[in-house]
Amino acid sequence: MAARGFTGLTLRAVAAELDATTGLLTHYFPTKRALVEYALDLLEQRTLSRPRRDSGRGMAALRDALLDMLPLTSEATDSNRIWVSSWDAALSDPALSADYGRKYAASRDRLSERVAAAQELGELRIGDPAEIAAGAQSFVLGLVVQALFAPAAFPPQRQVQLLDDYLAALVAPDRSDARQSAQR
Amino acid sequence: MAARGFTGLTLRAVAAELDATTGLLTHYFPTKRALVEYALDLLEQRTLSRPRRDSGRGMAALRDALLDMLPLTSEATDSNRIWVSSWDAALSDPALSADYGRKYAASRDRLSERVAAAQELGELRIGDPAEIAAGAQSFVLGLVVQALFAPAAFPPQRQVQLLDDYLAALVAPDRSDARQSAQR
DNA sequence: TCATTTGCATAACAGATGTTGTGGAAATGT
DNA sequence: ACATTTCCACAACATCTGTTATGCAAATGA
Repeated sequence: MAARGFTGLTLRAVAAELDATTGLLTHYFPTKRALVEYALDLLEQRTLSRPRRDSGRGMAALRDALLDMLPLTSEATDSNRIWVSSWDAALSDPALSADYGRKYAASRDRLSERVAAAQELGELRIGDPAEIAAGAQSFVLGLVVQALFAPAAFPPQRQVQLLDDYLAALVAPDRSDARQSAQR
Repeated sequence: MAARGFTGLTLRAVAAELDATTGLLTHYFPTKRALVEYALDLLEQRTLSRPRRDSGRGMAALRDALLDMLPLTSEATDSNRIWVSSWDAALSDPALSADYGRKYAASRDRLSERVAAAQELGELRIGDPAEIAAGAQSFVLGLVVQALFAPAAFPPQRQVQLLDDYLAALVAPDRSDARQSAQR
């Protein structure tokens, strides 16, 4: 289902995948939009509740959260493909679009907490956590897109390397005593 | 046309927009895929050849190139909406997907040149230009996506601010004499 | 001027899609 | 055990999609 994109998410395809018929779907979802919304919520929830890295605190925790967004495994790649595919439908529908805005805002908020925690530990430069979180989210989001379109050019190792370079630059921006906390 | 997404790019819609009929389109394009390819090439070409910022050299030139990718104007927003919408179709089609990989690789190459130039001027930290370009492209790409879904949260001013913060961190990563060349 | 080709509107077609019944089987309650 | 409701398979539907076929008018060339 990650292969045919979001446009290929048809009632009959879903029913076939489920070994059922369209009758079942129409019985549970009044319209297709409801099914789409449910599918997206399910994807988000599943992504949120999957086994996550949680190895440390401060900068390491922030790094873990960002690593969890990258298509480093085939499952994560599939999820991200579906996610990116769904942007088409989302941009066409203002309500869905707003929903996405909220979801990404929530994600930024979660990142902000880790940013603030890293700052308190002195592992991250001072600055508005929300801004730093927005920047980090942008970086990872864009990396996801590039990795999806050119998997050969962005193998997991390079994705991690790019992220670590980004984080290293984030630690000590201007003048600093060069606290170096880049892992791997 | 930027409103209905890429899925809504139907032959009849295009024909209507063109005050013509499907006969014209089938006469010029053997199949719809050909039309899609043409549309995407046209979009890329138009994006590439539109009036661009070119105010300076070195770091300023790099910044200009990145600013040109952001949805800072309504036209740029429309272009980016179409672009992001098209990712759905592209991910479903391996040939299109590879095409996108090439286009983004070309974009990274263009960025790399500016990165190298900025490095030669001593305005940017040492490092593989290709890596720095890939990182910058990721950052901007992700920022585009976030700005499209939450225009209110990412007004042009904030986009520019985030980009400048990113570039500032890029200038002086570890130990440095803090050459500060952030504009605006 | 006439024959031939080109350019495209119009219509028809097959396939797919979301949606809406209809009917029957299973579950549920009494 | 029976009545009633829930659940869903199946089929029909109207609509929209890309594609193909037909035909006519304008352009083109001799």
